[in-house]
Amino acid sequence: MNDIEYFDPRDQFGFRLGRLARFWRSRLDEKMRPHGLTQARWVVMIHLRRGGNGFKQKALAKFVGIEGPTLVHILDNLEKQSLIERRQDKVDRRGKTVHLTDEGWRMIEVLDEVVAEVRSENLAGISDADLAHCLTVFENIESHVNDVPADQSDAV
Amino acid sequence: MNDIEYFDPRDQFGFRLGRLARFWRSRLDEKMRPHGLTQARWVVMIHLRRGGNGFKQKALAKFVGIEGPTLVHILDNLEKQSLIERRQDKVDRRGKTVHLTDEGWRMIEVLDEVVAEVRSENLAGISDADLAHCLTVFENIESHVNDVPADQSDAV
DNA sequence: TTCAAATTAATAGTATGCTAACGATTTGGG
DNA sequence: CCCAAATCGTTAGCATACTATTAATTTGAA
Repeated sequence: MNDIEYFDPRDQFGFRLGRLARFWRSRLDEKMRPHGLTQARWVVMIHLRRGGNGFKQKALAKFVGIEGPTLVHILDNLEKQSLIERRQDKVDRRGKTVHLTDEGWRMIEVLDEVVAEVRSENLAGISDADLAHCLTVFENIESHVNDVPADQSDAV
Repeated sequence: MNDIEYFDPRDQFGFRLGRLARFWRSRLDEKMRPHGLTQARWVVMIHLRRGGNGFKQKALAKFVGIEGPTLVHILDNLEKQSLIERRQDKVDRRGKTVHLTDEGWRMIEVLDEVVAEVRSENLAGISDADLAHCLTVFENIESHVNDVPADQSDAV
């Protein structure tokens, strides 16, 4: 009566996916709060580290998988915290490049430990094979989501 | 260079989970927009149907897996759309019970088709076994997330 | 019985995500 | 060269999610 686990997995997948994503985020936010960061800001910083400093904003947004205006807001906050800085692109004055500050680098090192801890807690007892299997399913679904014919969908 | 799929599945899981949840939601919202609904509102209506009309708000929030204030806002909007109504609980005047209107019932029937279509598109080519496997992993993770000792986590 | 504590829904404030629309700049066709 | 079109970052406005707080009501203990 208080759950819906008697049903077809196809009926449940979307709901469960969203709920787990919220739980995951809230666990990370909770652990990062003492350090003054949130999941979304940390994810942007991680991608900056991975992809190298000096991304143009648009390229960074694509790399992270969010839209431009969402990134703008996150960068505003990270810049207020002096963790990143925006610089005018010398070649194209429309563009700006994004760089981690020294303080940003230090913050990432601190948060690496927090993130590892959260991961090991959340994923305790779950095998690499199980996770890899999930990731494969995720990839397959995303490929459908992206390959949609886009226009014919409204016809129904 | 433009992706992070060379890494340990444990490192990627949270990021991929969140990204897929966003994609899933945006696909549903896109298909529901012509009907004037969104994923979050539809999820609340579905739970109302499943659990029976007349939920108290607090119980409904728990059933859906969201917090009270989040539900308040969603119900405000659904009520504006005349899809649900709030009634004073006769026994406990602090509480209100939530009910689908006739229009709400009709909307659910229409959206059942939309949802089935989105599911079949997103999950095309993915077996029940794969999905069930994912749901089992999700459950295991959620149980960790919920079983956390709560206080000792701040000590690190 | 009466008043403090608990409970319910709502409100305030913040964060994250989106689309649409805008100003500044660059690019390219005539 | 010049002006229309594209591109880049930003702003505005919405939806969804959270925590903390508040107002109204109920409950329970002295």
